Amino acid sequence: MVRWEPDAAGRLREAAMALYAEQGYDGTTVAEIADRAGVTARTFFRHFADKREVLFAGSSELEELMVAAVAAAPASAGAMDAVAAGVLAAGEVFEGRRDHSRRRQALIVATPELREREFIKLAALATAFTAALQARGIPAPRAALAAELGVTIFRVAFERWVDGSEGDLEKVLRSTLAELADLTA
Amino acid sequence: MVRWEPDAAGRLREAAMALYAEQGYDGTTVAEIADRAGVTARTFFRHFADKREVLFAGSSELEELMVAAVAAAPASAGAMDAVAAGVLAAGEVFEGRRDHSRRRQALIVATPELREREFIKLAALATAFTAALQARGIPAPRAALAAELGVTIFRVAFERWVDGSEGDLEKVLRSTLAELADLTA
DNA sequence: TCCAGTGATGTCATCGTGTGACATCACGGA
DNA sequence: TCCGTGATGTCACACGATGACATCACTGGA
Repeated sequence: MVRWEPDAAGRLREAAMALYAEQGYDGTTVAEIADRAGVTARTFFRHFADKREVLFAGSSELEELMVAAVAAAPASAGAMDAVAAGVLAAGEVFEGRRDHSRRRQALIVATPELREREFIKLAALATAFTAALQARGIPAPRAALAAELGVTIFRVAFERWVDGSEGDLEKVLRSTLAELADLTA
Repeated sequence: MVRWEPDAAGRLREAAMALYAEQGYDGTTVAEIADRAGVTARTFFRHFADKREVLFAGSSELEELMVAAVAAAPASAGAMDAVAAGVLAAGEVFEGRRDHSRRRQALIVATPELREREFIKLAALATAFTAALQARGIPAPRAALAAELGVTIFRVAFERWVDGSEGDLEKVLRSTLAELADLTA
């Protein structure tokens, strides 16, 4: 007989998603999440820094993947092309995950605390993009601007994808990039 | 003899700025801020929704001013031109306030909680921009993208202005707008 | 076979944030 | 003169978050 069920973090994530959806973020206590996952509140805080973080588990992996795509862009690519490659790399990550993304995004949009956390995750992505662009020889100020633009495009496209009926995130990303070019023309 | 000194909110703002700078945000309690301002912690929360909000007092006025500038742009202006007018309107607001802005921004950058709050303020600005652009007849998706781009430009330019030695925010805003055009060319 | 070390978890105490309910009392108008 | 108003104080409390210490199945080596 095992002492503890395995994957406490996974159970906590699912319990949190379910309870936030059922009762709202504010109406849910960490103790409730922990109870449903079969652990104590203290254990919750051993797996997640705070009550918000439980919804942002995979964000660092996504960031790494997108940054790697920036680094892997052809040497001939300019700042915007490289950053576009990074953004487009997110496309396949969300392949077939639209329903889950939609549920999660509905929670985030409805909760200021969770929106704040999402913004700071995207700010971290922009910082990482900036570093990757600088490594490609792009001067710091230009790299920072291109990185921020890329993240903005990603954010807008992701929102459109979640709200719309289009199944393919990559298509939405491409059309949003095209619209950027059109807007600034 | 007056019962209370006037302008409790102002005293709380100044006390918070000073204590955050002296001891850091985390190292400062609301009770300390209230003490220095000569009130109780309960009164702090009557003036500010939470410990972060005390640093973001003027943000709604700034938003209104920028949105008004979008609305006031010439009828012939396109989406990006209108949003650029809104962004440029921030220039004179910060005229001669670079030292104060620098101190405040140093606190925000050093504190994740304060960064989160700043991001959500800028998100609110983007939402307001979107509505103002729609009122100008720009279709919703295009309006949202242009609004987000405008806020991104503002954010990057503000950061450059605060970090740099250039005294004039408007100049930095204009050059950042020009660099956007160049990047996406 | 036993035993010491490890690591995930539980328990307990405590501090800080944030809120509701109610009391206080100078001030201004009727 | 008196009453209502509004800003503040006081008190109690729930919840979030953290440090310190205890527990105990599991593992590897003697």
